[in-house]
Amino acid sequence: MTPPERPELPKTYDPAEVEPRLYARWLESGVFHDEPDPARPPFIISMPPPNITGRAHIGHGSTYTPQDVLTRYHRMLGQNADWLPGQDHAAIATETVLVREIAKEGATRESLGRDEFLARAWRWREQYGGEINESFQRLGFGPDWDRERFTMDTGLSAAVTKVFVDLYNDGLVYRGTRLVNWDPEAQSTLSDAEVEDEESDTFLWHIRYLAENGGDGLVIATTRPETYLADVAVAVHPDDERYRHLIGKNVVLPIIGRAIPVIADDSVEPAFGTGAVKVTPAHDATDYEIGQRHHLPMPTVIDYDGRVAAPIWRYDETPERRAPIDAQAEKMHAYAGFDRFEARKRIVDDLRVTGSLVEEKPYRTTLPLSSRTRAVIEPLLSLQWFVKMQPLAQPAIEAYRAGAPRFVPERFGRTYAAGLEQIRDWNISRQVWWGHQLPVWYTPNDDVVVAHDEAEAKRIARERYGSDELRRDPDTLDTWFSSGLWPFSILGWPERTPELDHWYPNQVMVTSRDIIFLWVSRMVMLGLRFVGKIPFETVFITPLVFDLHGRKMSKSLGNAIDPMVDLVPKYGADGTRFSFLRQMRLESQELRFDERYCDEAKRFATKLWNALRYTCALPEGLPGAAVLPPREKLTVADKWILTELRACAETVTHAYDGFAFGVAADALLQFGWYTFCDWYVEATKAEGQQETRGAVLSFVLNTFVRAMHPIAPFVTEEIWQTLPHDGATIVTASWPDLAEIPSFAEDAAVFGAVIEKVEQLRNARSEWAIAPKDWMRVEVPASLSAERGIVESIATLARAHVSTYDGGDGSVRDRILAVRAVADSAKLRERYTREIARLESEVARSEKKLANESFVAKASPDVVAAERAKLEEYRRELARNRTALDGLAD
RNA sequence: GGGCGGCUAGCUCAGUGGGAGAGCGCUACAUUGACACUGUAGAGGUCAGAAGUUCAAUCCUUCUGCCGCCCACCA
Repeated sequence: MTPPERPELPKTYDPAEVEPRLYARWLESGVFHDEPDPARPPFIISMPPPNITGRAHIGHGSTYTPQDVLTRYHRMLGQNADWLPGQDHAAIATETVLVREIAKEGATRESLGRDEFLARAWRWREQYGGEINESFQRLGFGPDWDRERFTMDTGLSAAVTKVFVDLYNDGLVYRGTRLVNWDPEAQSTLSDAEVEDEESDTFLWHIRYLAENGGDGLVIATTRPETYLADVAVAVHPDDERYRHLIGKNVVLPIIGRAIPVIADDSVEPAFGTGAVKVTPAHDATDYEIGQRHHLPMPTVIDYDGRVAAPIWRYDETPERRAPIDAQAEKMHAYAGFDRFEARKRIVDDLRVTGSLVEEKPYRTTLPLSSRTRAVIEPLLSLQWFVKMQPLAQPAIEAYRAGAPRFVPERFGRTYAAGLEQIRDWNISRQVWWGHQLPVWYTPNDDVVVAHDEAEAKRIARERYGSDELRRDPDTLDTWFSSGLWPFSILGWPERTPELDHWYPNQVMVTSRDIIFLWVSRMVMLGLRFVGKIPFETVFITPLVFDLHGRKMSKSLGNAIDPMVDLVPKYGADGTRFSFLRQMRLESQELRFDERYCDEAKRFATKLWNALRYTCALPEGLPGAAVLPPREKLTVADKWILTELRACAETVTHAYDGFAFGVAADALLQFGWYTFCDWYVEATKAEGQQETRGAVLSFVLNTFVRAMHPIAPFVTEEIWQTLPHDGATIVTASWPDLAEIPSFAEDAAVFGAVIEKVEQLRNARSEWAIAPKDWMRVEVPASLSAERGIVESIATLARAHVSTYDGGDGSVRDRILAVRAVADSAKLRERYTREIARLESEVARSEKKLANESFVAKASPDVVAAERAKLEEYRRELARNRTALDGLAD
């Protein structure tokens, strides 16, 4: 029979050609879109909105790929699955980049003006937002693009305003002067989470403050001598004998001569430094707390530019408390106007000259750096807007104790809970322009009006203050304020939409551990308060990506991998995705990215592609989709591969259900490459396989690529489309149904014995230096020829000429293991002798174990039974080898 | 100072209370009805160290040592 004409399939699989073509088709057919459908269980993931400051980076690979996998998997399960995409305006991050950009034209934010600057920001968003989406599409991510949102969309902005106004009316948003993190370069406050610690070499300066009454006073130790200008006290531990006599007395600041009290405070560690701490409440968090406890004045001496200034006062400081420090202002002017680090040098020099500097000890400390600009953060007192967190955190803590949300891995829940328990008020006002402007207006008398819009603000102002003359607060909100609303704002909240009804709460949130507290906890708190439910059932935490040596990837270290440049073009999106998932292990919190996995994955795709070519080129052709031959026609090899396929599908299903993506990828690779290609495909080349192999190959490949599709969407689609199939695209094909994959434990074990024997024969071939092209000779027990397909399989797989010998009884397995290679007797003698020695030692080990009374008595019965079975097997094997050895001609 | 994770072959990592595994790299051979982006075979490990629990520990417990991360007010 002439095989039907088939188009020639290319020899290698080319992701660069296939991937864009298939993605375009998916987009066109709208497979990623769904509508809320109460008839199907929802499976919803809100995509953590990427910043608009660049394209996809390595972190997106590890965090977003699992989201795509989960969504595709649940869609194939027939659920109402939707992955909701969007982007974050990333207030400070974007503004910082933008300011640098316009600086190249010699412009500044102020020279452009607010309107023009914001117009530029929107243009930036258009351009780079599009770039991110392109990267995501190249990676094969399939979110519901029709539902894309941006944190500054009209709807989302309305949600932001409503939340701010409601929280204000409930007394949870307030304005106050507090110590905040000031970034002198970005010219804005930062949240605690945007501050990073970095080790740095400096000095611990020991400075003597003389007693006011002329005594020696004491020596303080500080890393920030320049702030001594704003010292208001020296603190010592109440139990510290060295300083007890000074408590309540005054000491005098060198050079400027101002007297300040010595106070006792438990927070002072007597063993550190000199045990005496200068207290500068306006420039240090600890000092601020001491200042509050002791009701100390809080003068500021470093201004918003990071320069020393004559004292700036907290707006609410009384004139009486200002007086003693104002009197010193003139002497302080010697340092005024200098940058804080320059002022430090001058002050240390002057202290040395005047003999006040006692010691200068090299010291390693941690500097707070802005994660945006890398500038050293200046803690300073400032009038800002805050959210009172305690009342928001409490319900979240209680929910967590009741088990929601569930964290995977579980231990990250403790990180989350610990964060909630020690939560501090959240500074939400930023001095950048790009963001949601505070819905706050002030009257000429600085009365505060909070309203949804200007009209409402004016109305309130007229009612309350008799005039509607208002100026709007220029500040904007912390970017996390809007992203904290993400899972419900994108579903249309505060409107009650079908999406909100059926898709909230989401099923899973996937993110990395560095933003558990920064983002996850805020979504929970705000979701609980405004929608009444925690926004997601499960939080899956992905590992952070490091380089091969465990270092963080960074451009400055030169070890950063850009997936869009370094991976996708070389290995394809499938290879890149597969490698990320392969390296993800549930309990691991770090992923040392190893490009070798990408290479392996790419070769895997080619391997599968060639298995497809083989299948499609069978001379007898292929039957229709998913039609298996009747069971009685299946060969042992067929039954074995179907059994293995089912085990693989089962493993992969469980793995996806449990977020164990590495396990799923391992199982797919193992089955696809080794089990299927190396053994089954080879086995179909044997005599006797022709009748069933087309159907089985087609069925197995079809089922297998569906199980692999969520991980490697492109190559699986391409293979599926080439095979006989039902339906338009694998994206909406059904997940492999275990019940439809037959399993044959006994026959599969028989083929297992074939594999075992073939490996032994190949090993012998190698030892005897029989070239692979040459056929070796084996003898099989005559009775084995009656078993359909066994001898032919062995002959093909071992590449051997077969003859028979009399004898061989027992099970099929025993007879398979009794197959023997033919070689000259010296070689065989050597081989049998070695094998006998090995088996003897195994038998001895096993016998010794079973002779151990406590083992037999105490080990579980099935373990003992298994050991006995093993021993029996060894003995039979040993006997076979001895017989073979005895039978050798001398 | 607390907490967490890791330590298994040269490299990157799986894994299991009962005979140590994969990929890459290395060695040898090979162009076999798809695949050299391939196949076959091989070398390579006191499973970080010590103690304990157990009939049995690479796996469980404790301690120690490194490596990394997170949190915290040591100026």
